[in-house]
Amino acid sequence: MSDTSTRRLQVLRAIVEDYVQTREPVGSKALVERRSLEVSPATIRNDMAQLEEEGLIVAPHTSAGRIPTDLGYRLFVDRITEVRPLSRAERRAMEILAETADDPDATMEQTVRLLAMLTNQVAVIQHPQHTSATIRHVDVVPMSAQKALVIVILSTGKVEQRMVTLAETVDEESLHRIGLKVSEQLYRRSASAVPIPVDALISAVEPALQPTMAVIAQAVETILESGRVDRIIMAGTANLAKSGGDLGPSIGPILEALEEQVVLLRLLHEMQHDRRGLSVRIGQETSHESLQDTAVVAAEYATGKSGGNGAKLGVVGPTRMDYGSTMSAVRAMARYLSRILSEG
Amino acid sequence: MSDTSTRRLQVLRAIVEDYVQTREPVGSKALVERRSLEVSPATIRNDMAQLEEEGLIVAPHTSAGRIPTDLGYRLFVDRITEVRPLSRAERRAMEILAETADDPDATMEQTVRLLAMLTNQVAVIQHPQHTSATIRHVDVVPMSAQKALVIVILSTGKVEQRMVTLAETVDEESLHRIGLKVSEQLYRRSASAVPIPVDALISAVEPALQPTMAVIAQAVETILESGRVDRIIMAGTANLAKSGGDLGPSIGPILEALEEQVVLLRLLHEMQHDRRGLSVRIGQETSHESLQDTAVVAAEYATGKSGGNGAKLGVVGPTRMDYGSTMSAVRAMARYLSRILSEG
DNA sequence: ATTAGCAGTCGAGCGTTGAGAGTGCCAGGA
DNA sequence: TCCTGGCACTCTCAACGCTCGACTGCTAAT
Repeated sequence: MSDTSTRRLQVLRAIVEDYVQTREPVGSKALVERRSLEVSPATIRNDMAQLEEEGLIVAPHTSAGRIPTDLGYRLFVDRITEVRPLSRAERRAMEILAETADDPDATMEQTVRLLAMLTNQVAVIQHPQHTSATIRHVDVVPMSAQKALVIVILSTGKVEQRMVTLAETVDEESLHRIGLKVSEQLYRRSASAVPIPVDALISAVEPALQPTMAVIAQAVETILESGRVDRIIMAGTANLAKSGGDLGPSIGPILEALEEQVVLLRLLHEMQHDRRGLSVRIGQETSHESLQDTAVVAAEYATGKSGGNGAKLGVVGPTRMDYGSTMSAVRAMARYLSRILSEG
Repeated sequence: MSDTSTRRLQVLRAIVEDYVQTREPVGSKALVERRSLEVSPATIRNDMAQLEEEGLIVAPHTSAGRIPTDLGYRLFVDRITEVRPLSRAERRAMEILAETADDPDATMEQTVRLLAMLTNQVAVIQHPQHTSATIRHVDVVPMSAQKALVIVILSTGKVEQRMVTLAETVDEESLHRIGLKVSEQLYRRSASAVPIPVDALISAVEPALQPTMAVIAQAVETILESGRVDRIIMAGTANLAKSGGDLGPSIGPILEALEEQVVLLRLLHEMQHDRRGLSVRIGQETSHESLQDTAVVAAEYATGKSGGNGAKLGVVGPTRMDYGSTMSAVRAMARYLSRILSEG
């Protein structure tokens, strides 16, 4: 019994691996040949029938081999495949990345590009939220008579900005003073501590400047608030098309869904990483129509010294992907990025 | 003679317009019916033969109608089509954009998104270079024992940052003082004025801080230098796929070329706008293999009060596109954006 | 310069056919 | 109870041949 059920798993494994490699439905005969199993095709056929009954594989049509279902891939990912170690070249690429780390934004961008290259798929990365950041400096720069730019610099190196419209013309010097006041009062305050003490800020300046200060304090709050909104950057969309008709004509909707960051953000948010630090959504598990034929592999990375607050990176590709190497690339990337960001 | 040659132009016009609309080669008979011309199909056939000889149209195969060649589109764009005025809804969308202008980066992003929506094509926009900007403020923030972040704020509201590695541990206070010194010395200096007076900066601080100042001054220079490097942001890639098999299986390479910003940047750079303020590259005119089946419509926008320095925005779509409305959308967008950016 | 008519060409669509691949099932053997 | 060999069956895919329809190009007449 254990004997026959482990063989069934092996059969599933073989089907997934062969199908991923050849993109063609795999039949019983081909299977025993390629895998040099100790049993006859007929036996495999029985196993296949069983697997099909369990919903792990299907036959596209009567006289074709079987291909894995989403459930089949799921089982494969959960219980069968091992996460492959990275190749020498892959490690090297990541080290180069670590060495050239410039500023947080550039690092993100390089990371996502590299991940796309390594996996030959679309890579995505979630911008870290401000949770663990503190406020470092606030500056106010006049842009025109009625407009000014409020700039908030966080301890993580992230810089946020926002244009405000002032009620009245204020001279540059005064704006600068306001900036200093705000800096002073908010320095080292957690960026996620909203609301900020607007009243205290207002009363810290002379009456004539108070309306202006009100506008600016409001802007700062808005900036901090918006820091909680996730954003995604993405690379390697060309790989979607290259993946060879695998996704058929559906790549349009997929691109749309990806540009619609909301969808992906929700999905990433829902994903809980398993003991391996990874999480995978396959096919319908994405619970999104246009992502039916895709799978998402994601991992969390730590965004600062204080440990992870839950920003994620990952790839999205066809369900028919090499899960082993994809998962390892994603995991390794997450680790490296964590290291880079926390080491500074 | 003028009579017959103007009719030939009308025939070309009709072919282009019909083909753009129906995506099917257009024949002589269909043409006279749809256009209710005063002549017989046979006459049209003669004209078509002539147009074909001039290389303006081709027949995909013997028993099919004609489709325009790149040359045909070119003539159409140059001499025939009129730039269509925008619809009420389109104008409205742009006004909303103007009202919600936040900071330069966000405005760019919204602009490119809107343009993609309006044209149903891939929209691209070139980040303005720093040419007309001046330096507003420089800040140095310690990140870890050996690392610090150098932040440069420009008069345009653009904020650039770069991580540097210090030779030795420097306390926060000193770094801050260095930042102030740099700010002071470079204030109002043109961002494109490189190199900066590094020596003067170094000798402006006490000897103990001079090595650190050297590193930081170097970083500032690098930042300003990199401000001359163009960057592109892009939206609506999904429209490539949606454009309906028009581009066939070539959308992979196209996406690649677009992600490879260099290609597009070179192209945009080469393009000179005509009297209408627009410039168009069609098919092989892009002189890039993978863009063979695409056309690029671009316009320059002014990036500050001081008038345009040459940043561009535009769309890329299939050669078989509605040039009239695309051109008008691009031009209108460029004007609106210029207004937004210069009004502040 | 235009037109009508005619012959010729070629692709798209469709049903047929044959080959190949793969299955399901049954009956016999360990 | 599990495995195996064999056989009949099903279904896709590619190739083929066919017709139909849509155009064109040409010529002769107006």
